[in-house]
Amino acid sequence: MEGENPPIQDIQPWKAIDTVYTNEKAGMDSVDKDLIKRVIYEASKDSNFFKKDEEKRKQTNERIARLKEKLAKVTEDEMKRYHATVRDSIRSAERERHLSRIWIHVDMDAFFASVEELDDPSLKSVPMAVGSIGMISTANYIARRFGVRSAMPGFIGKQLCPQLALVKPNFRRYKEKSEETKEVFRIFDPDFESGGLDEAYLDCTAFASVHGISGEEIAEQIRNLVMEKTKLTCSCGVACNKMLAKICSDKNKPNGQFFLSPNIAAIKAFVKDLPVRKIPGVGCVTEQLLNGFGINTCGDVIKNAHVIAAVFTPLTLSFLLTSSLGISTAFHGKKPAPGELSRKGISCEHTFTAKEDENTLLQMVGSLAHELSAAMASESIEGLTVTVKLKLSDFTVRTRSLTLLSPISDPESISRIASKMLRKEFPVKLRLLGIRMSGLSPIANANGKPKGNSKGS
DNA sequence: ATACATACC
DNA sequence: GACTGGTATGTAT
Repeated sequence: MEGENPPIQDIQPWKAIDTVYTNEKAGMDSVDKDLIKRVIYEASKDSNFFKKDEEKRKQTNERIARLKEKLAKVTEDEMKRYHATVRDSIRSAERERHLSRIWIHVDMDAFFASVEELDDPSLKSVPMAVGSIGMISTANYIARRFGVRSAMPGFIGKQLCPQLALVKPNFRRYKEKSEETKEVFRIFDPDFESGGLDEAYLDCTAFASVHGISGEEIAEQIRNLVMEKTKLTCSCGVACNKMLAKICSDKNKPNGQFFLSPNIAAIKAFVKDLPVRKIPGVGCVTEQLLNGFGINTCGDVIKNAHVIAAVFTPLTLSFLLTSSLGISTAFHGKKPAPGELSRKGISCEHTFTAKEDENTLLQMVGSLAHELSAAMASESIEGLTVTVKLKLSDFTVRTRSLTLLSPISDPESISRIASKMLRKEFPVKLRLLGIRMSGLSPIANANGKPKGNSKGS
């Protein structure tokens, strides 16, 4: 032991940094991670973004300290009851375990970047990312070897990899290619659930039994057909529920698949050493909180579930327990009832170089209101609640909302309400303005029928 | 109902 | 110098 030396982070601060984009991702195995962290640290250490990020991390650590105090005050009797709660939760979760369905999660590989490579093959041989100097949405696998990845600003990508080609996103094109993949997905599950432009969940149980083939064989077929149709590769996860399928699709990325055998022993072995961060729904913050209690893997969650029961909400306990047992319930939710809108809100927001001139900001709210109104018109919806979102130049976010007596969708009304709320915040220096409408309902058109977007019959 | 936080792509 | 945009949902009051 070398007790007298200061912790290594004090001399090499970049070792301690762990922003969203320094986390691991497929394609980064052969990278000098230390160098990457150092470059990222040097590039962002003086920025407002970095300061805000550090502040949040500190607050989470304070929250951990408070929760630990709370834990220390729990009596033996109370802890016994938490143990009992956990036993009950596990028992009822196990009753929800279903092994008989075949779910496949399909995830397109580096989707935006791959589409750009398809349209311009010269990009295949160079490090490239789709995005701007401000933000990268996807990097190709060559760029990932330099540590460039999604959710990283382009200027940092450039510092990691000066030859990095930055390509402007073309969402229309991605949508087109996404539609092509959907034609393939429909063959296997006409009711498949889309998870954005580049991924989908398919319940292939019926297809498997009708055609007498296995989930693995279906995944092969999906990958072949997607390639045939789109000339793009994807990866598949095959498992007995959506959550596990999603985790599996990441295992053999890119252009691969992973099958998790639908039996309890295999599932338990699979989740035992799985880091909690792999659970869809556990992000950086929850990971930090759990790690603060020495909980790093799903196995740890089960072992320390009584601690979780003592410091988190029952909902969080049940979510973490069911996830860590490899039983997804939260995931298999609730399609909207017939006639109900699938969408709960609609919004638009823009980031710009920080501004404080009140007239300029009010004018921007006006143009946002027009944009939002147009988007609402194209779906024939109106809304009851207006929310304005402000991001200050120091990255602090504020929201202000107002619920009306009757729904609106016209640009003038939205603008009027949003401006009123913005005015109350003056003086402010903003880097982002946004407006959101919620409490949505369909507008009857001239024929008296709601148009288009209500899901179901 | 409102505000803020977290997560996902 | 420069760190997104859109949607859903959980937590707290």
